[in-house]
Amino acid sequence: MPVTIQDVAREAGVSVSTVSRAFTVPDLVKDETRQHVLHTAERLGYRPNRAARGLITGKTGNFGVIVPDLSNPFFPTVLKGVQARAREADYAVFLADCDENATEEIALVQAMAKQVDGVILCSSRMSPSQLERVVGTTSLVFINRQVRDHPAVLMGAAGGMRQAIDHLAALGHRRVAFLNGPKASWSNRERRRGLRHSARYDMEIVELGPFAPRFEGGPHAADLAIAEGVTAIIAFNDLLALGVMSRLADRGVSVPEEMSVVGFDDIPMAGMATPPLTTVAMQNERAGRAAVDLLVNLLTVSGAEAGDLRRELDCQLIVRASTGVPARS
Amino acid sequence: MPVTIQDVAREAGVSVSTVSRAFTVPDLVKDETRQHVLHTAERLGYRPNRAARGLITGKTGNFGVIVPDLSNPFFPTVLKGVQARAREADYAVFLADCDENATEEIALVQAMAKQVDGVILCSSRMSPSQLERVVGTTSLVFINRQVRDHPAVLMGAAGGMRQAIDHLAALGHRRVAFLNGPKASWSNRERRRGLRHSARYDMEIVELGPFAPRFEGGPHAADLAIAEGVTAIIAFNDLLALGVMSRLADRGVSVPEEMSVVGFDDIPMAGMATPPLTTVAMQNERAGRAAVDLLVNLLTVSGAEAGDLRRELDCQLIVRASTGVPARS
DNA sequence: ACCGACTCTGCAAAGGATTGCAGAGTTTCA
DNA sequence: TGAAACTCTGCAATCCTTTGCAGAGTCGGT
Repeated sequence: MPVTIQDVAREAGVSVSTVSRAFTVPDLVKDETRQHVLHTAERLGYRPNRAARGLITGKTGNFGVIVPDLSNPFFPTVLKGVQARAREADYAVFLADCDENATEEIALVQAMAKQVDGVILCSSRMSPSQLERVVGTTSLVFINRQVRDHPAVLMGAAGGMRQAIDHLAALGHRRVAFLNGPKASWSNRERRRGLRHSARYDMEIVELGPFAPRFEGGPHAADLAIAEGVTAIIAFNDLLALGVMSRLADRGVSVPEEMSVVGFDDIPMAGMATPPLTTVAMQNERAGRAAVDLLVNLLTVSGAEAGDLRRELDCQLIVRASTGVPARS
Repeated sequence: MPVTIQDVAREAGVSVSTVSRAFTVPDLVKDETRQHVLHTAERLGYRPNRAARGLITGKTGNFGVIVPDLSNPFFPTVLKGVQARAREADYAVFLADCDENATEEIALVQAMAKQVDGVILCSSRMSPSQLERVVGTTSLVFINRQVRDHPAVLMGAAGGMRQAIDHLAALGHRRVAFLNGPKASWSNRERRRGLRHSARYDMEIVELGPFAPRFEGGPHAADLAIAEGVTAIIAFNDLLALGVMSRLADRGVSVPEEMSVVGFDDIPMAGMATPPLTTVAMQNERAGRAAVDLLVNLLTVSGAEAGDLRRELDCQLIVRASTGVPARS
C-alpha cells in the first residue's frame, strides 16, 4: 500500500539508486533525470521510509525529550521550542514524561537510545551515579543541569535573581525572604548563588524551606515569611509565589502594600494573577531551540569536537504589580 | 558499537533465528535454550532495533500525537495521559505542535505516517476536506472532534454545560451570557448544544463572540457582557474566563456579587485565581489514555472491526467562588 | 524395527533504503 | 583520431530483524 522507492523507480524508468540519489545527493544526477524523478515521486506521493534509511545510515532523524512533569507549565513551553526547532532541522521528536522519577528517566533514555540520534534532558532528576549509566548510550544535551563537560543550555537564574534584588533594594526593602525549592536541584543552587548579590546592599536575606515548588507549597511558606517579619518574598518559582499570594490574600495581607512578592519562570498565569506577579522570565522556548541546535551541532561535527558545548541564556525581571515600596514600620 | 542480534547469537552459540524467537515467540524455543539466550542478551545489554523490526513486521511500535498549541495548558494534561498509557502499552510517542495551523497539521500527519502505527489528533483544526486527504494515510483517533465514523474520544461538554446552567439557575440567574470560542470547532458546537438546556428554566441566554480562546480575548468579551446587562457569564474556556475576571476587576465589578463567571477546562490556574473560578472540569488525562486504548484496540483487532469506536467522557462542574447569588437589580 | 507426529533449530529470503564500485556515454585535449 | 577525464547511472551488498520452510532429532505406538 505505501509507495516505496521501488515504485518510484519503476514508474520513472530508472533504478532505485538514481531515485535515492535524486533525494540525498542531487548533484550526482543529471538535472533532467532528477526533475523527472522528483516529479514522479511527488505524483505518487512517495515519502522515504526513515526507518529503512536509518538502518543503513545509522541516523534515525529523531530526537528524544524527557521532561520531569508535563503538568508543570514550565516544561510545555520549552517543549514547544524544542519541537519547533527540531522540525526546522527536519527531526521528529519523541516525548517522554518521567514523573519526576529518576529511575524512570534512566529506563526511558535506554529505551529511546536505539530510536534516536540524541536526547534532551530537561531538569534531569538523575543523581550523578545514575547519569554515568546512561552517558554514552546516546548523545545527551541537558537543559538546566550542569554535569561535567556535557553540552547543556542553562538559564542563568543567578542573573535574574540579581535583578530581583536590585529591584527590591531600589524600592527600599531591607529584609527579604527567599523560599527554597528542591534543595538538590541545579535550579535552586543557581538562584541561591544570585542571592549573594544582596551583600551589595543593606539587605538581609532570610532563607526558608525547602518547599514543594507547587501552588500547594505556598500557604505554609507565606505563614513562615510573615512570621519572619520580612517586607518582601522571593519564591523559587511562580507556582509557589502564587500559592503565597493566595495565602496572603486570605490572611488580609495586601500585596504589594504590606508584602512584595517575586516569582521565577513567568508562567502564563503569572500575568493573570491579582495582582499580576513580578517575576523573572526565563527564555524557555529559546532554551528549547538552543538545546536542539546544540544537539544538531554535536551530531554533525561529531569528531571535530568543535563548537561551544554550553549555551547560557539570561533572564529578565518583569516588574508587574506584586512589588512596591514597603510600608514604613 | 551497539550490540545486535548477531552478537547475541554468536555469543550464545545459536542462530539469529533462535535469538529472535526467544524474544518474540518464547514457546517455540526450548526452555533451556531460551534461558541461555535471554541471559546472554541481558549480559550484553542487547536491545532489539525497533526500526529493523518495523521494517519487516510493518509495525513501528510508535504513536504520533498532534496538538494545536502546547502553550494552551489544556493540552499538556491530555498529553500526559497519552504518554503514560502509551508507555504501559509499550509504545513510544512522537509529539508535534501544529500551532493551530491546519495545513501544518496535514503535513505533520503525512510526515509521521511512515514512522508510526497511528496518530492521535487533539482538537483537530482541519476542515472536512482536508481531513479526507489524510484519512487512510494511517490509523487516526480523534480527541474532541467528531468526524463521521472515525474512532474518537469526546469530552461531553454539553453535559458540563447543562450542569453549569442548573447551577446558575439554582442561584437565581435569569439572564446569562455565553462567550463563544472558535465557532467552527466541535468543542464550541458541543457547548452550545448544552446551552439549549436553559429552556427548562426561565433563563435567557445571550450569545456573544466568537472570541479568541485566550486570556487576551477576555477584556473585550467582558465589556460586551456588562453592556448586555447579564448577571452571569459562561466562557468558552478558562483562559477566556480569567481574562474576563481580570477586566471585571479593573472595572470595579465584583465577582461573584455583581457578576458570576463560569469557565471550562479546569486548568490549574483556575483554582488559583481570585476568586477561584467555578468551571467545568474535563477528564483530560483520562481522555489521553482512552485515545491510546482506542488506537491499540484498532491496531490489534484490525479486520474484526469490533470494539467501540467512540468513547465519551463526562464532565464535572466544579463550584468555586466565582459564582453566587445575583445582586437584586 | 519402522513410521508418523512432535519439538526444536537453522537457512535464507524478505523489508526499504544507501552507497562503493564499475560500466556506459560524453567531452576535452593533444 | 585516440586516449584521458568526466559525468551519469545501475548492480549488488549492506543495515538488523522476522518468518516460512525444511531438516534433525526424539518419542510413542504398532
